[in-house]
Amino acid sequence: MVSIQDVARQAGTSFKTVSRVINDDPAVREETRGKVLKAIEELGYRPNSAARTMRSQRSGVIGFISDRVTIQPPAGDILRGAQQVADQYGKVLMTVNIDKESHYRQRALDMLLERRVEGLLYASDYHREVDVPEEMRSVPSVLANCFSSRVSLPTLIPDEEGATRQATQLLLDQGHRCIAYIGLNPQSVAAPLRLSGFLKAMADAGVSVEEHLYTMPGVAGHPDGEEVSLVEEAMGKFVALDSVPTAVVCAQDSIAMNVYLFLARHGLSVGEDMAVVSIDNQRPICTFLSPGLTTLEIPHHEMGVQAMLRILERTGDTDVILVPFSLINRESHYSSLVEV
Amino acid sequence: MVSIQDVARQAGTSFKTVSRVINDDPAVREETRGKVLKAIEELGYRPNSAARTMRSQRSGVIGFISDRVTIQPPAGDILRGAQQVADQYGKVLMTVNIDKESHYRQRALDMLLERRVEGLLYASDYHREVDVPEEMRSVPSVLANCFSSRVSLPTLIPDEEGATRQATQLLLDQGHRCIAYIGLNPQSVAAPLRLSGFLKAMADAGVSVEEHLYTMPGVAGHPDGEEVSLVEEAMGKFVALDSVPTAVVCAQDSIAMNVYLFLARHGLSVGEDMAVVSIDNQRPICTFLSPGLTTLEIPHHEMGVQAMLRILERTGDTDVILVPFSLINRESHYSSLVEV
DNA sequence: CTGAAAGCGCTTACAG
DNA sequence: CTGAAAGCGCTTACAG
Repeated sequence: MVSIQDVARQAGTSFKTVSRVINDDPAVREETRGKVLKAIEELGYRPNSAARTMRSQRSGVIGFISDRVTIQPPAGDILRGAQQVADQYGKVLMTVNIDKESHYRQRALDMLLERRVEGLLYASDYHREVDVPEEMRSVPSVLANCFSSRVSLPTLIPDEEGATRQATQLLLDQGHRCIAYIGLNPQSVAAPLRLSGFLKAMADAGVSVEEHLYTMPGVAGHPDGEEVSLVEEAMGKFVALDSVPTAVVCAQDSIAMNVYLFLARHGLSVGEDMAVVSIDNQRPICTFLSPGLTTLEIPHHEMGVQAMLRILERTGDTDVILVPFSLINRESHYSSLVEV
Repeated sequence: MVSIQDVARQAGTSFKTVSRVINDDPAVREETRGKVLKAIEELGYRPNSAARTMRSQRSGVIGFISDRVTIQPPAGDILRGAQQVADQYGKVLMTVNIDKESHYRQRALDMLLERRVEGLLYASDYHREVDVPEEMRSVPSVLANCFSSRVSLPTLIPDEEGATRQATQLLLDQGHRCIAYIGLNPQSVAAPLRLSGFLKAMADAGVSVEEHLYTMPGVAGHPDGEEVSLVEEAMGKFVALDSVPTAVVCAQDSIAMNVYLFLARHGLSVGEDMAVVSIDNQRPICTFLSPGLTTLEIPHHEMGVQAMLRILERTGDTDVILVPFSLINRESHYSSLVEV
């Protein structure tokens, strides 16, 4: 491969001058710079980042440990957000995907540390507790979409409670009072938080809800179960009530999809006979449903952005920051049953 | 940071011996090895990969250029497949996500080449033509899920035609003769191929199809349009025919989802009144529908595996290889309308 | 504005 | 089985 020396020879300067040109050092005469640039072009020279790293002791890379982020679709936005910020700071991301087994996690970490990463971002595919190695603390590290109770690290997680609270409030504001809720399997971290947001919004509005709660017994918070025909059961229960709900809050978009199917089978229309609001903004479900699903988007991108900022700005106190969801307004939250 | 020299001092050997231990050189006495390992442990030593790369002239990294692969969910499987193979060969992947703009593509490529990657895998989120820089040819490079007519490179793309052919055959084998097809926007690369697979299977079976074709006018091959209420139009046309189709082949899962909704609204059942087979195996749609959607999975994982193998084994002739889809059997392809 | 020297932390190639 | 020397391709710190 062609080196700085070859370029210097070709340009008729010392190799140090070439180094200056590469590093945009202003202290180079325009004429000299021109000659060097020409030589670089002719030779197809490309700086060797290993040599730079070794000498400067700065790798310029941030490690991104993806705990199934790129497998579980929407969580990939964490990566996008992180990369955008890294770009702006002139850093590059080195992404490693790991699987469940801690064996891989350790290997990934070793590899990144051997590459002298200047920071570490650990992101999970869905909101949950993770078991991260203590060694992460040897460089500025941040957790995104997950948390650790054992190793204390700056942490960004989605504001689950705020999401359902806002979803419910949207329906209350439209005049709905009889609102049902279909929740997640209580084993997921998000389940009690999302339920609580619904309950608090209803309580604040002074509306009782006992009959209108349904928690999925078999569906993991992780949107991958096959058990969502249980939505059938929930909706069946709701429409058999004396006062049929005029709206339903779904704790995830795949539930909403099955609500659409249930209503279709019963000759009812979403956005007319029943208002639907959901959580996730999971593609392609939400974009392909008709009427469009009004939903609260998990702030994956924003978590990625903020996590990377904390790494690069070293604002790494070990706080846990709740990142708000954002409302994606489509049409499913309308209803002809209530006065607006 | 602690170096090989520090370890040598602590272990009472020369640094060269430490190097041997790190590199699993068998020519080290067990006792010596033990001392060195102990020193490594005590000092928390970690080899510096930049130094290794510089001296050995081998970076051990393969560049993975992800053209929105991690954004478009299922395509992330290309990355997983590639990473599995790279792992086995002791290589690590350096992943860069790029956006539409060629500006980013060039930056990503420069960065990877400066890091002296030993190979390059360019993967796209959906099957399409891409415009890759000529410089990719300076290292062993492969295209996955995309192709370039300008730069000739080994290429792995999904066998679109084979997929619809197999889907259609599945229905024919069950006795269906009146089979409808809802296709993609003809602008996508996959559209004519998928259509052709359907037509060929039908022709081979000697069945005519004129009335039973429908091509989405507005929906891109990229599953992201909002226009899928057009499925409504297609299905409306089909059920109004003199001989209503007993089965429908959908060119993508999101179309199938809307077929489910249409049938539900018309009091018809998937898997009973109409058989449905689709293409994609796109989560979460296919797992959350009831009955489960029988579909042909795009071989993302397999393309990643094979692409990486071609890079590492240097079997890089510039062939274009068609990778077959795999049939995911669920229940939607059954029907009570035909004899089995 | 330009250059000569030293050295980052390893591996290579050669001795012993 | 172990070691001393050279050098990978740059940047740093110092001179001029």
